[in-house]
Amino acid sequence: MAVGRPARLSRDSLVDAAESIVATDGIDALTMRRLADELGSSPMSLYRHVRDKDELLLLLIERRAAELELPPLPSDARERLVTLFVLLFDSLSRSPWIVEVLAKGDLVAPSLLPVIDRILEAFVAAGLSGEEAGRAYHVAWRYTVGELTVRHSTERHFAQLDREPLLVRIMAEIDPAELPSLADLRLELAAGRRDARYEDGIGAVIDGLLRLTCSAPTTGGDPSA
Amino acid sequence: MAVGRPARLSRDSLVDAAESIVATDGIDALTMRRLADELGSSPMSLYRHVRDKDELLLLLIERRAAELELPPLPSDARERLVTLFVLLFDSLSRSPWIVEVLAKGDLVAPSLLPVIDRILEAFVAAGLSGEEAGRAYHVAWRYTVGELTVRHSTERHFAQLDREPLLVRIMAEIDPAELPSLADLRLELAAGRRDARYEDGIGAVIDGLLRLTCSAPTTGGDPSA
DNA sequence: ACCTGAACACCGTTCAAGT
DNA sequence: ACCTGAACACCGTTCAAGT
Repeated sequence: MAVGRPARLSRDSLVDAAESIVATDGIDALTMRRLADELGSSPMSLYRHVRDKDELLLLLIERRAAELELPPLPSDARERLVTLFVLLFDSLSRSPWIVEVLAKGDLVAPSLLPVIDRILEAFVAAGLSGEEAGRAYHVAWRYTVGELTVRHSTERHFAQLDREPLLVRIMAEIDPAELPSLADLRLELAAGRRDARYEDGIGAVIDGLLRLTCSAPTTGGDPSA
Repeated sequence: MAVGRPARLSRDSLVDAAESIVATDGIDALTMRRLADELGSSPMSLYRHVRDKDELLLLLIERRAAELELPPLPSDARERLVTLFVLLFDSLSRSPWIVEVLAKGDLVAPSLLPVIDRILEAFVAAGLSGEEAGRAYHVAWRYTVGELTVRHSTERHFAQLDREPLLVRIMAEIDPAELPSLADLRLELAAGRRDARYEDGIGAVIDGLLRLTCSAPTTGGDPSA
């Protein structure tokens, strides 16, 4: 195999190898050097096929997104929205390192565009205008990113067992007599309770976004607001 | 000044220096070596006062949070919630690197707890139970984190002028005839339109979260859902 | 064309040694 | 006690050179 010519590198083989490294040892283990080792070549060969490490990560995200399959969708617009966002959320939370890449400044996999289109369609079907649908998508997507970020970060935090538990330190500094009724809640919040379901959250968010098409909220609505 | 004893280091002086580095040259410029230089000492002196670089970042966040001042709050619960979240959002978006730290796994500044308490109070005042208030806070906070993450990342993306604009490449791969009615919207989405106001988004989210206390949404409500 | 070895300019952190 | 120089074990990336 490692003879003269045939052991070629290619964009695809890079991504293949990168994917298996990430699957085995996590995103932190994915370095250009390690990738080159895995492919039996030298770090710089990689730069022939990929401009950057960032481009490699992007390709990795793109492949993950391409695997995403649309299930049969419910006919009710609200349910369709929930289904689509849960799909997105589940797919992304299976590889939480994506959040870090997102936060570092790269975004959008082209393969996600079909899903986004279905979401926009559903918002329109629920009675929003095109522009409103765009804004609504923005809000719901950003909520989703937030969920991914926070869940990932609490996971990381608790995974670092060697480090003195920060949250305990924080809570020790607080006077519990201060606002006693909320003390338990605060603890739960700080502990980042994992049992709150994304599906419920996105449901509430979507309801809020569709509010324009239904009766006024508690506060009594000035429709010009 | 740099004589025998008096040029002491302290936790506070580290954070002072770190803060000014971040203010001048951004978070990427904050390295232990640079910080030591700025303080006229060597990198390892720092480890006497700080366990980690992570701990330093945490201290930095904590200081930022401590600067946050509560303005007079509106009496209406919904408006109070909007005000509080906008306060949080504004304060955090002034130092967007915090998002990266958040995404990397550290979270929660103790100084934010008073604000969180006011938010929980307001949710309760709007008619939610304690547990519901906790869940509602979660959702609204995660939406906020998502907004910060996405805004920060599009900013970074557009700041990298040297790199071939990724979004243009992506859009070139798409057949615009495919779903022509949505083409413009998609472009806007990909460009990460900045003009959508956080205040409107959080308003919609809060409305959705308070929905339980008002009339049923469009879909016609099975209250068991 | 495609690949490489050696090197550059960095990181955070540890260790043994200085005063 | 407090600080330090030199070193360790890494990074991503560039350059000039090999075939």
